[in-house]
Amino acid sequence: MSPVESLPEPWAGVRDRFRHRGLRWTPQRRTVVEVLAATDGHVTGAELLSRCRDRDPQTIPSTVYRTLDVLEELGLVRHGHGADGREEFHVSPGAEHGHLYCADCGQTWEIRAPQADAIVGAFWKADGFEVDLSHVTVVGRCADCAGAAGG
Amino acid sequence: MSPVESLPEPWAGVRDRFRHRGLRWTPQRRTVVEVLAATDGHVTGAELLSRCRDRDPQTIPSTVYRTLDVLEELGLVRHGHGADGREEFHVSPGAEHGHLYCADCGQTWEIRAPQADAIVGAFWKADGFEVDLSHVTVVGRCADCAGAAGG
DNA sequence: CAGGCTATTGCAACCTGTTGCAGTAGCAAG
DNA sequence: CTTGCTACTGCAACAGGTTGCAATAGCCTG
Repeated sequence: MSPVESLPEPWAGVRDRFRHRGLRWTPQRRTVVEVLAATDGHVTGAELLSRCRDRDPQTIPSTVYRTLDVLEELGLVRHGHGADGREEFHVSPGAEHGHLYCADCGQTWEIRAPQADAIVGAFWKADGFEVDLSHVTVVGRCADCAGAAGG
Repeated sequence: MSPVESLPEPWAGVRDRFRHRGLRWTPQRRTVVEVLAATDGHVTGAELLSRCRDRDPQTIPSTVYRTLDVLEELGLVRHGHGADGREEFHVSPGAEHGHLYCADCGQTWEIRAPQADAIVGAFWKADGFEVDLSHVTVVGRCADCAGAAGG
């Protein structure tokens, strides 16, 4: 389907980036990378694991999670935590962004630039704190649910 | 040590609040409440469980977590998630607040009013979204670590 | 004080991740 | 192609939480 050589965008040269760092390119890592390349946006750890198992039923959890750690060091994915604290991975770090989660209806949205800037700016100006936006999940109640519940 | 009747501040009338709602006051719940009354600030779920076990070695995890759910419905505690996604409970909801966590040095701070307002305000104005601040943990790098690492 | 309704408990199994360790297998060098 | 270093893998056990279910026990009523 998608041989390593023809992986899209940021994934094209992964194999070599691994090797240059003294890391090894294994079938298991290839599976994880292929799954990620076929994913856009977000995935939970569990979902990712399950997709890897679709390709290779032998896939072991610890291997997947450890591979994700390595990919994060290389800057190819970033992890955050959903509203329930579960891990969530962001693919294509191009647009770093956080999430907004409605505790009532369960919908999620990406945090848009103006609000993102408000957050990052507030902490930067006041504390010199550099916010890692991709790690942020803001929980609350969306306009629709607030209206329905008669906030 | 601390008979139910003499529990401090918001805990004094818990027993009756339970009963009015058709909920039951059990020894297990009493243990959890007593532990919470002796706690200020934050606790992780695991820490809470362990303190309950100090009082009653028979304490079962699911009972503690379910009791916490009930107490949250009553507004006596609120839960959020630490930087690693683990549960964290805030006691005395008086001052609802989120947390700032430095991924480098592991320190945490409470989010202060100006930044809190910036966050809440940004989402409220733009989206009509009501942020649950107590559920927010903002991860990033504090000024000291950013300086040390040479930004 | 006894009886009955049903909210809770305790248990056991499961879910998402993490960790230590011994054996396996990439990969670079010869 | 063989060798050897050591980065990975797979496993098994653990940690923090959650869930379904049968049995227990609060609490209201008479």
